[in-house]
Order: sequence, then structure tokens, then C-alpha cells
Amino acid sequence: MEFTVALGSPFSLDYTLESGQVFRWEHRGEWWYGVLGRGALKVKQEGDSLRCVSSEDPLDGSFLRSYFRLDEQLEPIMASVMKDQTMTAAVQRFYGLRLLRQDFWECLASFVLATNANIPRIRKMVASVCSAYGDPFEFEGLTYFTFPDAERLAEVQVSELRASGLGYRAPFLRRVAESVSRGAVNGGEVEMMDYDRAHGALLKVLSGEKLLLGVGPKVADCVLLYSCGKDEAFPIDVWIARELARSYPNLVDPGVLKKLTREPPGKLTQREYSDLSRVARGYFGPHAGLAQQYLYMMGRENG
DNA sequence: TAGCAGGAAAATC
DNA sequence: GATTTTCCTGCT
Repeated sequence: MEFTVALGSPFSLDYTLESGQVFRWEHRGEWWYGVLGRGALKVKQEGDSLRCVSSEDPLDGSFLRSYFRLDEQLEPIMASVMKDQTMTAAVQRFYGLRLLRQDFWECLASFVLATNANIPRIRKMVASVCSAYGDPFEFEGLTYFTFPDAERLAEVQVSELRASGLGYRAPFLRRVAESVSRGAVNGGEVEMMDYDRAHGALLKVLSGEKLLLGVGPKVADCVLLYSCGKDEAFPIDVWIARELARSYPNLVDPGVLKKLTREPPGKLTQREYSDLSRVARGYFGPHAGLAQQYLYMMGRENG
């Protein structure tokens, strides 16, 4: 089915899909190809509208407006995080970059795989899991795979997952799948909580209950920001840590600053992470997560 | 709490 | 072709 989506507010499809928040979109020729739910679609930005072609499924304009959060006005949000020259420049450089509203389970599973890996690697692992355990379907003559649901992955042998290139992440992914399929973790419930409770609950449910799994504060923040509507969540990865140390030394505790700027850079303890993340939330405000996304892009571009 | 292993692939030299 | 780095977490 073909349709167009009008853009009433700034939006850059390229920046949004290249900003490391999602791992399944592919840029081929003029189009971006993606799998959402049980269908596939291709999207192309033409000025202030999106041209879309999707498989039959309920992949329509209303679905995409929700996924790309197009009903939210970006200007006032961008203005709210432009507290200084650095962020003003970043917002102007990557104008139109938006946060997505992703599926909770897919987002959680993807970021569990993201530890100690670069983006091409993460994309490869996610694609590998989908082709091994997702359901295949055709779109424009090519085969695509759905993201396998938690119930499916919960019954897979860890050794089998390991064999598909996940390495030490395999047992983590399986435990997360078990927790989600058993209902111990529920995206809808997490969404209802305020940020602090949601973050705590995610960490507690996922690690405290001996369910182990590779979900620490950083992965939890990614999931809250990208799939639970917690716009103040401020994930701090190595890039963000570097950018904070470089452009926002006054926000960073002197000891932590020293640790981040030495060679090789030290890693944040859990306490240092939560302190720094809280300071960043306080500084950038209720949309700190968007500021984080622009900072990330700046960091990647500056090398 | 500081240090380190973990698995494999991409970047870099 | 070898070495370092990689959107990190959990264990000691």
C-alpha cells in the first residue's frame, strides 16, 4: 500500500535513522527499508512529506506518525535543550533529528546485544537473530524477517544463540526473553512509572531478581528513552562521556573529569554514572534525552 | 570499589 | 596481519 505522510514539524529521516537508536533500517538507493511489527515498508523523505510503500499490514500513516512521533512539535523541544553554544550548534547541525517510539521488547533485546560492540556489529547480530528465529515474509520480491518475540527466544538453547554470533551476550538475551515472556517485565507498566521508578524497576526486575541479564543503567536508559517515552532519560555511553568531558567539564565532577580525560579513559562506576546522568537531566531538562542524541551525533562526527 | 573477563568483529595501525 | 577498540555488565 502506498501513502504519504505530511510533516508539519521539522524532521530528518536520515539523521533519525542513523543516530544509533535503532538497528534494523537499511538505506538502499533513495529509500529506507525497515521492518515494523509484522510488516515491511520503505520510506523516502521528499521535502516536507514522507513517501511510503508498505506491505499490507497495518503499516499506515497513523502508525508511522506514532513511530516517528510526528504529532509532537519539535521546535519548542529543540529550543528547550539549546542551553548553550555547544547544543545550539549540535541542533543546527543535525536539524530534524528525532527520537523514535520503538517497540519495548525489540528495543530491550537490541540494546542487550549492544554491549561492547560497534554499530555495524550490533546490526549484524540483530539481523542474525531475526533471520534465525523471526518469521519470514515477502515484500517487493525480497524476504524479510519479523523480530522474534520473547516467547520464541525464551525457548532457544543458549548454545544455539551463541553459535549465531552473539558471544557472551547469548545467555543475557535468553534470560531477558524469559523475563519478558513470563511477564516479569512489561513495557506498558514501565511506561506508567515516573523516570526514577521506571529506571529502578527495570534494573531491579532484571538484575535483582537473579534473572541476571545484561541490563545495567546505560541499557536501561536507552530502553526508557527509545521505547517508554521517558524523554528525560540520558544514557551515557563512551561517546557521550567524552563529549561531556570535552564540552561540559563544569557539569562533571572533578574526579570523574580527570578519570574521563586520562589515557586510556577510565570507566564510570554505577554511582558516577547515575550522578552524571542526573546532573545532565537537571541541566538539559525534561527533554535531556534529545540533547543526548544530538551530542552523540556530534561526538561521532568529530571522531 | 577498582579491576577485569567476556567473544567477536570493526577500526586502526 | 597484528593490535586496539567497540553505545557495557557482572563478578571478584
